[in-house]
Amino acid sequence: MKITINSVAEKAGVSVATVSRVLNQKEGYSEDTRLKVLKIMKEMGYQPNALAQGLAGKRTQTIGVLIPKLSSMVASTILNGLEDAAHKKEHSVIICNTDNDGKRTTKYLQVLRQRQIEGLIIVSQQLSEEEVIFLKKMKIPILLISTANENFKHIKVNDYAASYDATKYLIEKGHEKILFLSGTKSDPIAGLPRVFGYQQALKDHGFKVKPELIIYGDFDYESGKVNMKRALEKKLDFTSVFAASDEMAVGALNIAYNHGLKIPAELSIISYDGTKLSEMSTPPLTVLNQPFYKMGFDGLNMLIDNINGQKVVSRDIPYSIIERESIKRLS
Amino acid sequence: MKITINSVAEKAGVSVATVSRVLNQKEGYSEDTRLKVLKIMKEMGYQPNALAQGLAGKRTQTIGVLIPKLSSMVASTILNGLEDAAHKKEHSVIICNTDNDGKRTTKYLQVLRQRQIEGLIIVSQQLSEEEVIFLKKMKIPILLISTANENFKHIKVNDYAASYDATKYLIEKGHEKILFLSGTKSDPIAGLPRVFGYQQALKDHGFKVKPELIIYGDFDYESGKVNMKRALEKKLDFTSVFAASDEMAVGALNIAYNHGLKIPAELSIISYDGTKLSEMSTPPLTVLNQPFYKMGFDGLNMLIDNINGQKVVSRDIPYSIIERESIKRLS
DNA sequence: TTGTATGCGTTATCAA
DNA sequence: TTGATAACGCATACAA
Repeated sequence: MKITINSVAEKAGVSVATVSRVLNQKEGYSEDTRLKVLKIMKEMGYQPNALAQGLAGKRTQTIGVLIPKLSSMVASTILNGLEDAAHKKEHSVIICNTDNDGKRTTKYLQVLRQRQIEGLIIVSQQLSEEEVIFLKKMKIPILLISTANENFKHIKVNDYAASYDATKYLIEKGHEKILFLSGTKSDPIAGLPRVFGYQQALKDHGFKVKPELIIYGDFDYESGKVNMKRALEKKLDFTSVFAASDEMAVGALNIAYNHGLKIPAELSIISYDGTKLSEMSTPPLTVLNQPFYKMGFDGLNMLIDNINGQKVVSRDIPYSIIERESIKRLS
Repeated sequence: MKITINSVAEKAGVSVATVSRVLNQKEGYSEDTRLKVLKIMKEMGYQPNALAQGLAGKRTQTIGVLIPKLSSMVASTILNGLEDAAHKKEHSVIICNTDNDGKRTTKYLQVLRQRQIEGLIIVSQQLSEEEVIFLKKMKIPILLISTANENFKHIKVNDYAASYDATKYLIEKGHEKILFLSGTKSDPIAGLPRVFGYQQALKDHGFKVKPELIIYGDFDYESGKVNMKRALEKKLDFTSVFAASDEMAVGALNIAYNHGLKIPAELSIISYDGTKLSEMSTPPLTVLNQPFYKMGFDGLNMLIDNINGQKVVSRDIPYSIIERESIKRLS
């Protein structure tokens, strides 16, 4: 026997309307009936059916999250913030690991639509033309985290500025020969801007940008290793490396170590991201820290504000440099 | 104007029943009407309302996932497998980060119940008495991943056996003085069994278990550092360390490095978990690998089988030792 | 092969 | 302060 609002009403000797009222704390009943209904609800262990509530016009309090590469520290930290915020706001989160696959993304978008999500969060993923069109047609609030698109609002760090400052930090430590282990060259959000920031900082301090010191990878550990190895084999001239992700930094570290290079004595490294990985590295990495948890947390709150009719604006969230032990000051 | 099964039916000049039939690929319509309805649905961009479908008796295809500490490599890898499997089976996943908090867990359980989930997966979390009672009352299939409880089925590796084999591996490499960096002592699932496995392997090979070589931590990086440091300061006598988690292993590695110990030349390390962290370490860690992704993937499939009426049995999933570069054979 | 009508559990409107 | 009752969008048993 299912226990519904009907059975509660019956047992309490009132109408379903009344039960619904006390359930939703609307007005229109005496203290007496309130207590009575509440008591019966508790006795019977009543739980409202969210599907029915949603159908009947109540908010579904569901938000969808599109995320490529679920199993990375960056993604899971953002997700953590996202989920914490959602929980505090009494919302549920349906996660969708798109795997950076267009087909899969499309499929998910449909599913989420069917499930009547009230808002959508897209994490670190670039949007194609068709996706943008589809998203717009969904007519629900959308917020991007750690990525950007002219059609939607976002929360992210300013990659260009962050990269500029990381480079500047290195320069102020006396480094001018900086090997830049870049991420994906074709990535207009997390790829190129970091390269530009690096280049501009060099120029602004009167140093020449040497193209051979910029090597493109894909943000992953392996590419950090491969490119570091290449740089070493080519005997490129550099005293420090700036890696565009923690994973790449750790990969570079591994190669450097195997070449007998002491960090930071013989080579300095600054990383970009600030996941737990950069802390757990040996030595711990000085890093341009992105507040991933906060991005997730704040991002979800921005989305909910938007759902509630408030206007939200794109936000560049502050980054910071966390000084650890991978950089040596050159005199 | 909302686009529902009604508007589709109207535009197609058929009844909602017919539309519903072709939508669900039941029988009872001519090829002609099928094509016509399908065409209209496409034209209008119709998407069925999952809430209504669920209310009307159809499966909700929703499964809940309880997980403590969302932002760890272990959790996110399991989640990844979970999500991939769910997607293939056309199910959606609602994730709940319990933070190992009883109150929060209870709250989530209620929410999930209200959302009419068809099944529940609990990852790496111990269950209290009350939780077990509540869970049983939910009367839905439940599956535990990487944890266990007599009341429910699970999928996990056999911690005792795995730890035994990892220790044995070390012994076969000539190590008998093995420092065991344990996880939480009070953890009956992932804590103690690993200690027992370690002890038994030693005994079975004719070596004495030295209590001072077992130090309890909490699986985290910091505890790996702290306990390794303690062991070194006490000048305990050991040629290798067996850490009960990747994070602890990496923490120990950090301390060892700072003490000038070469790995594996002067000290061997074997880790337990096999997350990406163990690969990215310098040197890469030989590790007792748990197939987290597969646990998630297979676990979700087991749950769905169970939902579909099949009986499932608890499963000990095979582990393996991945040999990398952190162990030196003692002659 | 197709349509009508009822129910799913809840909210909301309108009376009483 | 309450209670009928009509939606909500869909599936389905029953008719036709």
